Amino acid sequence: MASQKSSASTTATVVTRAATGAVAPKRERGRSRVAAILEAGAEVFAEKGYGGATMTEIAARSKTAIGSLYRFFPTKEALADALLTRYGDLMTERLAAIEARASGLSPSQLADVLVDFMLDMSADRAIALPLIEVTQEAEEKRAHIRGAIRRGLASILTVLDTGITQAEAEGLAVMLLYLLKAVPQLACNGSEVDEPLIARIRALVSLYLVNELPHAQRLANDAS
Amino acid sequence: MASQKSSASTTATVVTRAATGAVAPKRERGRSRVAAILEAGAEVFAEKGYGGATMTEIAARSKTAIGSLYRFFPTKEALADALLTRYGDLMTERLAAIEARASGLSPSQLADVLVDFMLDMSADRAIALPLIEVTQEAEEKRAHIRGAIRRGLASILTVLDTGITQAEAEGLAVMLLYLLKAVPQLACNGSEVDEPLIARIRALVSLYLVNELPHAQRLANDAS
Amino acid sequence: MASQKSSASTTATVVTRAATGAVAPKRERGRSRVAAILEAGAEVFAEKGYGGATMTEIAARSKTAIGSLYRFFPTKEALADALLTRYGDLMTERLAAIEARASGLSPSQLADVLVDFMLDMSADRAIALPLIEVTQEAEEKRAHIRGAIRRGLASILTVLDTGITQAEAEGLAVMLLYLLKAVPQLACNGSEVDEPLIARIRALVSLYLVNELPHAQRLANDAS
Amino acid sequence: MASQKSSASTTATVVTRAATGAVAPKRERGRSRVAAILEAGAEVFAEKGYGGATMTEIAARSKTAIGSLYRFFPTKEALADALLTRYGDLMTERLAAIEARASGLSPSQLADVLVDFMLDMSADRAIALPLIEVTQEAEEKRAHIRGAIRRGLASILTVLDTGITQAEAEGLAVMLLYLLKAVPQLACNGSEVDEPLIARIRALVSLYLVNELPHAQRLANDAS
DNA sequence: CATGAATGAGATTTCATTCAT
DNA sequence: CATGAATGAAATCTCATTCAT
Repeated sequence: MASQKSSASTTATVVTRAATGAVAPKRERGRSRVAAILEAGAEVFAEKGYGGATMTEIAARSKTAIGSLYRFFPTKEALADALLTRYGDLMTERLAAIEARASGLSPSQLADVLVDFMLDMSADRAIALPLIEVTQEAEEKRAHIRGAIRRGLASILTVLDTGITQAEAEGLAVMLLYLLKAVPQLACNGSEVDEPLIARIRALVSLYLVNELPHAQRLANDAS
Repeated sequence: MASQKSSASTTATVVTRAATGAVAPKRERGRSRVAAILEAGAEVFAEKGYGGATMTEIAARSKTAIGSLYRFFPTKEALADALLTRYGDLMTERLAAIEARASGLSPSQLADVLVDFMLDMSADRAIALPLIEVTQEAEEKRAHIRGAIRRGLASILTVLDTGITQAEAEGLAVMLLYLLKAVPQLACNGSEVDEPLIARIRALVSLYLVNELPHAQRLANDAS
Repeated sequence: MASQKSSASTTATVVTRAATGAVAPKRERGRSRVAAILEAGAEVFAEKGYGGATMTEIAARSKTAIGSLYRFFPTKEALADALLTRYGDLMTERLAAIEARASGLSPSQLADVLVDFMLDMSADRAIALPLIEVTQEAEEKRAHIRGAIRRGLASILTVLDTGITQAEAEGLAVMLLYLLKAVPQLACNGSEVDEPLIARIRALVSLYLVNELPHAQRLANDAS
Repeated sequence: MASQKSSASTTATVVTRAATGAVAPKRERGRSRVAAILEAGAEVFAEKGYGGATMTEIAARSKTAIGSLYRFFPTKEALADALLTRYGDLMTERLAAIEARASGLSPSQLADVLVDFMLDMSADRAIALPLIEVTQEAEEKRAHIRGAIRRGLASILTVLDTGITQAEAEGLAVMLLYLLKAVPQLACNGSEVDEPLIARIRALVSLYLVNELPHAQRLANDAS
């Protein structure tokens, strides 16, 4: 049923299952199958929450036999975990990319970059995951991911040459992260992006950065 | 998680309280029973999400017999709905109260008032509810509540005499509401309040209001 | 469905569920329901073994809804465990009864009593249980039950006034127990008892006791 | 534990080896593969019972791909059946060997020989198999094997020149077989042999034979 | 009316068996 | 032929809801 052989799944490679108990597919087909499952899982979890999501629906939506689903993810929790991990990896990776080209940016330029980054991520449906209620162990993983993202954001702030210390940067990052979360939550009502709202968020993020970063005023002027 | 053995019970006819299906208890005992159920329901929904919560646990946590629980809330959805309604009512009511004494406040004073208000509300655990996944109909109710709150916030902004129009105020309110939501989410890690973080949020809300409200600068000076 | 209210279940009272996780039924109906489940469980486990038995079949055979079955025995293992416990209790109890009236018996009379006792027990279908493969924990419980039965048998041997020590008696009991197990296994092919075979077993048990018990010869003569 | 997706495969046609369905491997590699599977099968069936054993585990334990396992034994039942057959063949064969050199033995010598024989067999783990629950058809095969063994034992008893008839011998054999079964069951707690217990069994078997065989006393004296 | 045992639809999970590679 | 991924029927188990007591 359905070929979907090659294609897809550039990101699926990153997924660390390891200790999760999930199985690594050997053949090409398996890899795209896993990608489809993760995709469907993200969707269903996002729509129904962890408790409301059913493995049956995820299987159906990814056109996977229930048995195959369980071959790759031996537990509902394992699937949620994999999704969480994938989300964390994705975020970390992209934040690192941003950091690499952040050095010359003005605060408001950075604000734009970050908001765009979140818009990108919200295309990835996995973003809904952070909302999911789960087991003890998953909560720890989520805390870990949040920490990683916060550190990533903080690193970006320090390379901006605003004289900010790592500690201060991490303090800022908490709020900044929260502001950025607004992007997928507020912007994506239904399917289309609410441009005016996005503009507002850009302004707010920019305002926040300019206001909180030492030397930011100067930098802002330089950049203009 | 699913509907079982539904067959439009004969008792459901007795049901009142809007279209919710929740029964209004006449005796004192009944009222406190309902309060306990709502309390427990808020807790459990917050902890486990809608799908993960079980009527049995809610009954146990509120020391109510499962049969009695179903007397007051003939459906899990009815209970969630009642909780949502209560939350909406509470918010509207308190926002009205704030509006009543808002006229003379400076933007930063208003920021403080609003943040305090959210801290108050987060004591009410029902706040977690807005996050939960539910049926179509519940989504509409949630949208409705969000709208009401937004309008309430907007009203407060207009009485501030900053020359802002209702339409502009509603635009601001969207972001403002989002910022305020940070309070329960970020402030209440575990049981104690993270004061420095609260201070940060106060500053940000204040910054946002001062920056976005016309004449705000002047007002801010006046108030100082 | 089906009344089976009072009646039955004189033995069901003995069943210790406690740590098992099984629930104690409060009403009369529940008690007979539990008895029916244990009955069916013993049958099905005996026929198909632990792995081959299905909760669904046990539910069907005891005319219990699957949900009710799981209310009383939250796990297949819990049911097996309860059955095992019941079996152990029954054996211990009856062995104690035999011990109480054993003092004056000759070895061959004792042999008859013990064989009759096993014939009685084999009416109870639970006897098949000792054959069941199960989890680690269940193996321990089985060892424990075996030990209790062995000690019970040993006690009976010591009250016979044959000058045997407790230690020697326990040694004998191992073989004796094994010999007695032959009764349900060999005697009950299908539904009717194979009398000649029973006679053989009686003879063998008697032979064994007379031969192994010191002073037995004298006692045997006395009794004749 | 149940039959799934059965549909009289086309490959099943190739099957030979009695009605079992097991395929006779032609190459050397195939033969050792089959041996490994039988070995693993005996182990797993013994540990978990028929219902609890999984083809996957048997495959893993014999380091065989699941597909290959199914090439040799097209059904779980076929594997159990083959194991049963092997066990029957082994027993019959060895009993015949014992019969060949039994003619001059005294009853107690025979007892020793038989107990040693069972100790040997218990090294073969397949002995656990007779205990397992299976299909109707397998039960018949088991009855058949039991019969063969009983007749084998009876034959041995008749060559002993004790004047016993074949009919009487078969009667004795039932109990004798049962006594002998004690050897693997009681002797092999864990991995080491419980010597004192073995001695007890030897004594009991000897006692039984001496007592039941006509002329046995004389023979016993002759042999001493 | 309160209670909690009973119910069964449906969710999660397992495993014998098949078949593309 | 060997391999192991894929399949789905059936098993275990959960929980919203009902209803006898």
